[in-house]
Amino acid sequence: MAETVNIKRLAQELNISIATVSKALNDSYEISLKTKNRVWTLAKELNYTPNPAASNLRSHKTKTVAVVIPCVANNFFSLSIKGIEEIARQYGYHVLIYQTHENIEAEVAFTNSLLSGRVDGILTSVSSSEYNSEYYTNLVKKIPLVFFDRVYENLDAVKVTTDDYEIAFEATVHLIECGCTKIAYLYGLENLPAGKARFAGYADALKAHQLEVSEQLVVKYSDDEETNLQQIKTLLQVHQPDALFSSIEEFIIPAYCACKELCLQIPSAVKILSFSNLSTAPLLNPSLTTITQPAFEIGREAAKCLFKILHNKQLDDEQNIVLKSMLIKRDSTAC
Amino acid sequence: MAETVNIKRLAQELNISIATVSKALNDSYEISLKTKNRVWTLAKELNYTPNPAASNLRSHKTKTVAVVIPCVANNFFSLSIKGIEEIARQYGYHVLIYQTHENIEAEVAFTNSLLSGRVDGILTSVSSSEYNSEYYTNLVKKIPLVFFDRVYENLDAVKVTTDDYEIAFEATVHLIECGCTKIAYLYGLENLPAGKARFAGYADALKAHQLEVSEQLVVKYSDDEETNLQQIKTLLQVHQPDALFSSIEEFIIPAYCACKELCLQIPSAVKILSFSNLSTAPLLNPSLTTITQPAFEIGREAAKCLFKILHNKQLDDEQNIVLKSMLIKRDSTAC
DNA sequence: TTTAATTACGTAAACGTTTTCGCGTGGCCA
DNA sequence: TGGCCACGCGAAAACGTTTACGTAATTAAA
Repeated sequence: MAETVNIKRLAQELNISIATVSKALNDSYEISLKTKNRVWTLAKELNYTPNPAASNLRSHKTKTVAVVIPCVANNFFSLSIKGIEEIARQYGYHVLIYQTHENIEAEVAFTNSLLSGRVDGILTSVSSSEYNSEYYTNLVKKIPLVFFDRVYENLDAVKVTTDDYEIAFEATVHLIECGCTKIAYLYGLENLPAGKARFAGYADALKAHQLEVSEQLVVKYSDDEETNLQQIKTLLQVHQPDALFSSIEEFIIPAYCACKELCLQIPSAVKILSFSNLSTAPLLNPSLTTITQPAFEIGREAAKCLFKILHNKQLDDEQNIVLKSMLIKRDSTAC
Repeated sequence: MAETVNIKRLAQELNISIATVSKALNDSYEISLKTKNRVWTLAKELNYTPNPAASNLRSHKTKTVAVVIPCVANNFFSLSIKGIEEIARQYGYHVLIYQTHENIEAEVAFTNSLLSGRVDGILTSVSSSEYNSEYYTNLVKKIPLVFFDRVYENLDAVKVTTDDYEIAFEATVHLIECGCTKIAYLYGLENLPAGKARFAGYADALKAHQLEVSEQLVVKYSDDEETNLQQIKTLLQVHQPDALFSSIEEFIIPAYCACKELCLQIPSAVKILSFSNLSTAPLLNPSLTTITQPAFEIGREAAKCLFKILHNKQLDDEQNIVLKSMLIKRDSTAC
């Protein structure tokens, strides 16, 4: 029991070669069923587990994928990881996690460190701080990579996204139909296609209803919580919008706080609507109308794509998978 | 550039042995500074990155730790992971994630699969479904392991926990001081020390104030959301408690929903208080009084302990680190 | 001057697999 | 009987490191 149990040991006990043992363990056609069974039973008996390092070294496969995301402590990403992990488990893969904290240098450093054969593939949702297209153009040539939600476009890589433009359009129309005519926009992810699409959906919906799109009604996201709160308060005081359309979850708390501090009733004085995966949206005061992305499914789909690539399976006709978000109407936008 | 760049290649280009290159890269005292510099500059120039599999195989170190937890899509755990990842990054370690979904078989399967040298150590918060002490008694002999929050006791392993008993006691006293005399308990983690300590704190606080501890005022957690909701509704209807003390975050939504459906005003008819790491607790309707665990710090501390062990540093006098939770009083327990 | 110690580097084995190639056996068909 | 093929297995190299040990040259000690 104290002896380390490896292939050599199994071979000795069974009086066969280590090559045969290895092939038997991998269920090779070269080995007779009889021998396989002998190997399998002894392996189970001795509680043999293959040494992953040796296996990786020789076969250049790690059965491991990396997930590179801004932060795990975010409802969307933690749900995505849950989905990824579930699929990875089915395929027998291991999952490494790397948080960039929206820092592009960290992002590049991590992904570079993964290129030395530590993982077979990468799932990533990129940092919003910068749009470093050249880097990823080169990266996708070196390692299988799937983008989810926060993607780079025009690259030779699979992307899993949501219908940001359409759902933002739909949500804006919802606000307009509730009588809003001066809808402010809380702008996040402005460097990324997702952020741009959301804003475009908002802007186009306004235009389609003969409403003006004004720079003055836009607040851009800052890393600093206090700044966001102050900006929203200023917006509410100076321009008196009748609705806040928040493109990211991080604006919810400052938006609610701002209204509270300015004694603005939601939804009578100002309506609020936000992209969000908060499970407590129905319990907020008042309950929050959300655009909820299928975060769990996004993770699952992205992982499935990656494993298809890793197993050289033909990907479906196109490289983009677009999932549908849901507009869930609640009290914060009640008419 | 197409050539794979490994130690052999560096050695050839510099006309020195691969042993020297390896030692230089590892900053060995055996190598002169002059040679080291030659190696380092060429390594940078050729963008050399060591092959982790080969390194692991030979040195039996992986620079990788595993985190085994019930689920990442939970505020407490995602914050813990954030803390773990931050420390791991500082030490240059990689982080593998495994979700057990409260399934003890998955938990055992995962940890067993980690024993073949895939990781140098494990950080875990165990499943609540069962208390499998024998398994962990053996496990801690085989691999460095640190428990956090959900721990096994009386084992030769480091534990990072919070002051569950004391804070539950304090919270219960808070409810009593608000005039509550019939405080119901929503019981989670009942198989684990944390769950038992929380309940004990609640029960002892009641006794200390000459209040009765009644089985009838206790609802135990079920996997099924609907069941929890129904149980709480029944509890409210039949026994009419004047407060709900929830020992886990998962009870919050059903508790609020139950009160809403039964038209019971919070906090006038019934007060609610819960263990929780929800960032939106202040925005709930009404805002929720919480016992908030320092999840991020727990992750950091647990990781620090593990790395101390891995580097054979002396651990501080004792094996248990106990961090303080915070009782944050809000409207749901307003007097 | 001799001897021991130190410095700087090289040789080669080892880590535990996977995989290519080759070999012997037996069966089949002509 | 001879030739061919399929089958089942083994020998050995390879993956890219780390490391115990050896060695030559230089330095310090006696």
